[in-house]
Amino acid sequence: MRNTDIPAIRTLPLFKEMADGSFAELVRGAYVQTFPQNMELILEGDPCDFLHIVVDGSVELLANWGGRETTMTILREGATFILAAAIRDAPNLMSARTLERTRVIMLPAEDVRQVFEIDHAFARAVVMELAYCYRGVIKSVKGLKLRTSIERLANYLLKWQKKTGGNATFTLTIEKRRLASVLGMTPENLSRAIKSLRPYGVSIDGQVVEISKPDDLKRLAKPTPLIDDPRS
Amino acid sequence: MRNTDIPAIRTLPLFKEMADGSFAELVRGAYVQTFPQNMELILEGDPCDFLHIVVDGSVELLANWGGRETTMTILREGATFILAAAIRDAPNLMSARTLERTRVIMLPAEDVRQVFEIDHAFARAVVMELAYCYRGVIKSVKGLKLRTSIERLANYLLKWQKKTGGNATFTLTIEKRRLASVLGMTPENLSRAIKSLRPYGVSIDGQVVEISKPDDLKRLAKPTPLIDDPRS
DNA sequence: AGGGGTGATTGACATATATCAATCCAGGGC
DNA sequence: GCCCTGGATTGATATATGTCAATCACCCCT
Repeated sequence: MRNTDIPAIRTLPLFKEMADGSFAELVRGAYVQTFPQNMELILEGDPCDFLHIVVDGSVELLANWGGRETTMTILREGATFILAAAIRDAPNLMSARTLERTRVIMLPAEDVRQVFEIDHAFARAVVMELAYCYRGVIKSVKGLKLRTSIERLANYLLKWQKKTGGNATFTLTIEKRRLASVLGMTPENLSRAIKSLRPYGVSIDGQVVEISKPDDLKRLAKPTPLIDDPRS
Repeated sequence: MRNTDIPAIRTLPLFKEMADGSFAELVRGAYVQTFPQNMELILEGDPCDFLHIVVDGSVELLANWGGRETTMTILREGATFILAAAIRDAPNLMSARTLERTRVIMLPAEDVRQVFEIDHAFARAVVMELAYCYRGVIKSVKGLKLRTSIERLANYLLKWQKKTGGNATFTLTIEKRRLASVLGMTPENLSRAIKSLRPYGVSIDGQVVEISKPDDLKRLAKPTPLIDDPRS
């Protein structure tokens, strides 16, 4: 493991509060690797050997069934994944694939469980992280079951606008077909959904989005922190 | 709190391994209450004051948005709920409502967080429970995004058959309209879905289900532990 | 036994979403 | 500059699912 990566992950919420000794033990067996685009990091159903952390780049979590495939979420810098499987020593429920050249830290799941036993601050952080992830998935179920695809798109745009600073114009960092999959629709339908948001002041050219009538859009989207705010 | 309830919850995975002293502290401030049918126990968006445990009966977790409502899951004896919110001291993402006369234990969330700090065995159990719940919700997202409603129904029936002992004939313990909501469809559509499973050997009369051609049904349902097995 | 109420079912229809095929468009390699 | 490729878009159509209204079946109550 390169020395330059260690301080970077030390500041992540999951590791910030833990004892130096525990952190050292955790890091001792860690791997860091830079993967090319479209690399399968994890296969659904395989046993979980490592807790993964995205240092740089982005990773898609996806699931397959009966010949179909869906994107569960997209992870960026600082995100951890496969924590629940690592803790429970259970098979992965999702596959993971790099979306671009991506740098990943891999901590042996065995070590994670070990350190979890002896370091209370780490255990506390793991609980917080898991509870956070759990609530995130609950929110996405609510979105899927309570909203139409157009409403999901509208809320996605508003959320992303807020995340990028709140300007009327901003840029998506996701391919449209992947966005469609995240939102639970086909690429064709996403195109149509985008068009149908035009009366609400939305125009999308390539990756560039402009929201000219935010109030109209919000009236349609009806965003609520209980679905759309990642924190809280 | 009645003395008879204490040993009952002591044997739950969440409390089984913790120290006697911690358990006593947790239980000291606990309430036990029996609620009538259709009682709102928790309202979505409210702050989370208690960790709840179902002692007897059943509870529906549901969510609302834009005038719509959906059942997220149904909890029975031994299940805990609102653990993530209690741990994070965050607002409830779901409402809870009794489906019948139900006995519930309520542990002040403050106490849970307190004991969590001092008792490592409890912290470990909380992590295991949270990871378990997280994986459960992931499975349900996979079902929603990858399967049609007929496939979800077919898998629900197979899962329930296994849970009740595996006989060709078994009984559902859920109203059809609620089952429809759990599966993410309307009651009308559930009726039609049931009819469309007839060629696969499914007949449902009231709450009584008979699966006469299990292999045909499985060929349609394509169950997988990565979606349909609550453990693993 | 009769009535009232609630949930289940059915049919007709509307809407949402997926599928398939064709085309468009932009970026990369040569 | 030009071809090639993959993603995006569009149109036509099929399928899945929701909505509304009517009816049915059952249970409970008296």
